[in-house]
Amino acid sequence: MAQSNPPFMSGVPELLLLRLLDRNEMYGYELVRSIRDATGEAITLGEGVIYPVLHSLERNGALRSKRKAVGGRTRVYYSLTKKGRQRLEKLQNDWRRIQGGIANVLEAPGHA
Amino acid sequence: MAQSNPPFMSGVPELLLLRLLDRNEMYGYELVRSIRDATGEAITLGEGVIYPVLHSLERNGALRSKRKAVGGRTRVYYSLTKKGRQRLEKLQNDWRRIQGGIANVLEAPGHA
DNA sequence: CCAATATACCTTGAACTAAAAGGTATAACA
DNA sequence: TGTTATACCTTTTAGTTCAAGGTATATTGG
Repeated sequence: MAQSNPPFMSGVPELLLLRLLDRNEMYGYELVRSIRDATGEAITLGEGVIYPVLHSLERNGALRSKRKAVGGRTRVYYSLTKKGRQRLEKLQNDWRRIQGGIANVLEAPGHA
Repeated sequence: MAQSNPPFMSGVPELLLLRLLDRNEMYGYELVRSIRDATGEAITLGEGVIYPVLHSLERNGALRSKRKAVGGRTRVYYSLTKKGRQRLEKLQNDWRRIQGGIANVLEAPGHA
């Protein structure tokens, strides 16, 4: 059986993506650059990460998409559903918790 | 060849462990509880994570170990070398960078 | 005008990490 | 005396990310 929990720090790509889409609807290719820029190059997620996450979030009803033709090319714009906003909130809490846990260790009063 | 960079957010187990050992020397089994406690249960790393990391850090010269017999059982205490302290500093900077990048996205001024 | 680059979508395969479980052995507790 | 806790460790499985490949249209530059 061996049912395994996800690694303790996953869900960050999903979090970033949901947070950005909550502000403005965007398409995949745009998100790749947007994440790189918004994190000051600290995090770069390739298309191989972004597209699968978008698809799985849409399947789960957290995102809705609409296609737009822009100058001959097709863009698929994504935006949050109510479920997506709930998911965002949950991931945000998860993140704060682990971020806080790590901060506890790093910022604990200096050497004995 | 396909040589691959480590995932953007790895190195956290190593960071926590180095930070704790920089304060007090400890043994593996103790570190497992210590990480769980110090992070307020936000992060629990099992022995299957801790021991391999300890061994690889020792192989790389970041940790030194000494065995102590305590009441019939043997404990292997680890402490940082100079190289370990440098490694700690690097990981701490890496972490701050990605943590900051994520904070930028999360705390960016609200909806348009 | 034609080649290279950028935009835009997507998938597959390899690499890496962490989780779960298994394995040994001693000591303490009930 | 058997179960739980301490203490070490490894192996297997699962999950995530990375790198690269694959298609197609538009734009830029030589």
